[in-house]
Amino acid sequence: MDTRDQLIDSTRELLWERGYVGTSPKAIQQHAGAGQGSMYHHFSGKRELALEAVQRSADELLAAAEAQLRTPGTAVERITAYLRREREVLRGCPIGRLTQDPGIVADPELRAPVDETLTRLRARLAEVLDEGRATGELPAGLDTTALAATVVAVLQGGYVLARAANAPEPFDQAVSGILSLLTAF
Amino acid sequence: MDTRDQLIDSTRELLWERGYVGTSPKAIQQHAGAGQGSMYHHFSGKRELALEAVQRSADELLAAAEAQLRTPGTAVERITAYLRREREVLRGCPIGRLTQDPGIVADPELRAPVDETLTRLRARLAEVLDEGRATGELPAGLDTTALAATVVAVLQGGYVLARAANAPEPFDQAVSGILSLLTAF
DNA sequence: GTCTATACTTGGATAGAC
DNA sequence: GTCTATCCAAGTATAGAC
Repeated sequence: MDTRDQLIDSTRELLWERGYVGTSPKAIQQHAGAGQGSMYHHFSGKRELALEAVQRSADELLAAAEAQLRTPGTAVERITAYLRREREVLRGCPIGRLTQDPGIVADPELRAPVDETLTRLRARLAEVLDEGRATGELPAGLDTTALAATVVAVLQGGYVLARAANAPEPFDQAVSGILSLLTAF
Repeated sequence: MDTRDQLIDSTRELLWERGYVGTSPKAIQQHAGAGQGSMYHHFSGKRELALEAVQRSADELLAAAEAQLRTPGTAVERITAYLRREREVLRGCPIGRLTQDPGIVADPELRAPVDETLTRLRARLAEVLDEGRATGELPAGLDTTALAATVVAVLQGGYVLARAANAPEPFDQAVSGILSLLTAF
């Protein structure tokens, strides 16, 4: 990995851990093992670095979701696989956490990939639910758009609860709760 | 309201909007219309101000929830009232947002009221669900602890989705989704 | 209690040498 | 491409006058 990539990767880590306002250029340089001049040679500054970093994390998140959702099985099985997959719960969601950052939401170009990622994720989950509805696994009248938003919200909110408690249990409980309702059909 | 209270109140507003790492003593002073010396006379610094501010917001959140949950009606009706109540969705949750702040979670004394608030909220919702289960409104086998976590997670995650989209719709969808499942019993 | 002055650190970036 | 020097604003706090 070259210096440029290391800088982006370090930015991703720090954005995940400390957010945009909490991440300084100096911290990025130290994490990447790069000097001041090196960073400003490759990037115009913190913002440009963040743009690349956020985009990469966004792509990765959607790819990871797709890996669970495209497996064989019923709609509920695939959603279960997605919700139950191994996660670093206490670190939170690298994309969702950015929504709490004033430096991100105030900047349309930085917010855009965050918005797009969560919107696409909901759309993809709605597709899976649609398939379940089509096969009769799920009831015909189900509002799949709403339920897809609920599923993503349970994840994002589960992270919030786990971080507050400094323990993963509330996350697991929230997931169990929604799955018990979904498997009741 | 005296100067001391104004400082706490300003801190609450700024913590809500910008988080702990994003809020400077100077910003607090300006928002409160108080001078430097005044602030440091009443408080040892930003951290002490935050301790008081977070505690007040926590108390207020629990009181607001209780206002909806103690109304007459079935369990699902009361939870519906709670979820559907008027909210400043795009501002997010003044307590939940703090879980994304490294300055809060890294400090046990600052994290404690956040943890306690969300834990109590889940416990209170579980009580309401227990009552519904006792009256036969909800099924006997229901895991009320898990479902309470789900309900709070939908709220917290709904805020995340709404802030990402810069629009309240995803929040409303997430709430609709969980309520449609709850009213299916 | 509040004000102003002062101090030191960090944030964020530019300039020019190598 | 990377390094060091430099710069100015902001963050966070202390000191002492009023």
